[in-house]
Amino acid sequence: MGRKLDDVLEGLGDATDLAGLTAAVYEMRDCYDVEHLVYHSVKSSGDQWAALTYDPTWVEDYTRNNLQTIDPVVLACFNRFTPVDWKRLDWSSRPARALLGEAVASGLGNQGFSLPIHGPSGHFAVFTVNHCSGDESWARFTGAHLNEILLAAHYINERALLIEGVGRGPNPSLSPRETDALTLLAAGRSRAQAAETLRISEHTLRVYIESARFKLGGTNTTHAVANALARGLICL
Amino acid sequence: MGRKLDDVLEGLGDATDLAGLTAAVYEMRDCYDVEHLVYHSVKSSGDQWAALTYDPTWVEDYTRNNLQTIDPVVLACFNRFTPVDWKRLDWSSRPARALLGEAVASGLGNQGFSLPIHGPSGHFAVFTVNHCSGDESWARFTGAHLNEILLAAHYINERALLIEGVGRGPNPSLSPRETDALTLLAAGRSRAQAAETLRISEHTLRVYIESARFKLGGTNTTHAVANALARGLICL
DNA sequence: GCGGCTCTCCCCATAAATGGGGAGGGAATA
DNA sequence: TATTCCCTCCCCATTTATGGGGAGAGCCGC
Repeated sequence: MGRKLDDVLEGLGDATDLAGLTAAVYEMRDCYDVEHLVYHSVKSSGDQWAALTYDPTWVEDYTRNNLQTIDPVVLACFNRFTPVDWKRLDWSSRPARALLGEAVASGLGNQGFSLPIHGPSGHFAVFTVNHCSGDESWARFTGAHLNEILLAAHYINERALLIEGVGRGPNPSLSPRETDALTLLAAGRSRAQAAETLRISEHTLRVYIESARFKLGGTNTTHAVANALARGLICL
Repeated sequence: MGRKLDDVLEGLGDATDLAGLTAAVYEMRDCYDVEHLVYHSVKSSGDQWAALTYDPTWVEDYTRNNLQTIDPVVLACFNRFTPVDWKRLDWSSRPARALLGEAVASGLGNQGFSLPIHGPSGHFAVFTVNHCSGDESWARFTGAHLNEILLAAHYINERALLIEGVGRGPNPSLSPRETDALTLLAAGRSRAQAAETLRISEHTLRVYIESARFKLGGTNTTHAVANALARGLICL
């Protein structure tokens, strides 16, 4: 493993908040001598936050207009596991072109690639490397450093999850029947169907749902199922 | 990067099916000189498949009894982003102890760690390294090779997704309002409450739920919410 | 400019889920 | 042994969700 990565990871160890993470991102940018680095955590609920080296004006603009909802980079990463080269994306739509134009005007380089990062419970983030150079030297750069950057993105996300406190408190333990009930409901069965599948009366099934809902602190069945799913207590 | 990883990645390039992937896993096991390696993809439908070096009898037993639903390793990985050392898990429950006993009886080593791998659309897999050794030498091994194995897991999953074709079936795209609706329902609101929050009529909200349900192929609201959650289209 | 999609609103009737009771037997645990 | 869960069953009435219609306005891409 290269010395560069080690340096970055060392700097990362001190990061206990967004400022620390940002510092680590800046340090990493200098290590690799690229224009910009971005760790961008996107929640589907619309919230987002980032540790990055972009111009604050651009960030403010991006945030205010919720540009992540039309950003081809974010959208592509959301459906992928493998890195995305910006050049290979579809920038033909009107809002995408506008986005690109504003980005370049704000000091972004012409080259970029982004790594999708998927976490538990639907957590999603993008790690982006941006630079200004010719296609050839850019290809050389990505070829030489992709693995290190992959690892760096992993560790930065690890740190980010720690800071964000994504790891929730301890999960309540569901009884087997409760798990069965919620699993079937999550799979689309109605209460009657689920009861039939489990060969118990619908009344009994209701008791399981109720107690599971109580344990999970859900206000209704859908809430309880969503909670159980997000906590990994059941899986589809 | 070490030669070991390069060897593995080279072998991986030829893998176009499960057999090829399994061959690569065997090759990697020999490279690192450990007892067992496992790539275990747990599909959201409950189906699962794996490329591994375990005893087929044990695999058959595991599969038949759906042991992944009680396997502390799988359950822990599902909620985490960081590697999981088996020794740190809670094996106190009866089924977990039984699982562990059977596993050891089937030739698994006493040491193991597993890497969670989260992909798009709620895809989830576990990459496990298993070995039989003392705590100290095991710690040395993990310290020395964690990064390489992290990368190897990444590339194996990349290959697995390619073979499975998971990456190509993109999620149905929900409209912003549909996302809002499902998010609020997942958070426990009733339709009336959600409509009030969004400042639209409940009738309108229903239309969003309906169309989202249709896009997601859900039989009812709970199913649709569970699907959206599992695919990462919404998050709690 | 047209077609497609999104967003918004409304009607009807029926099916389903919810809330809150009670009760007995069995298994595991402390 | 006593206690604490878990599993199973049933009653009531009420609220809520569902299924299947229709309709107009606005935005965007081709």
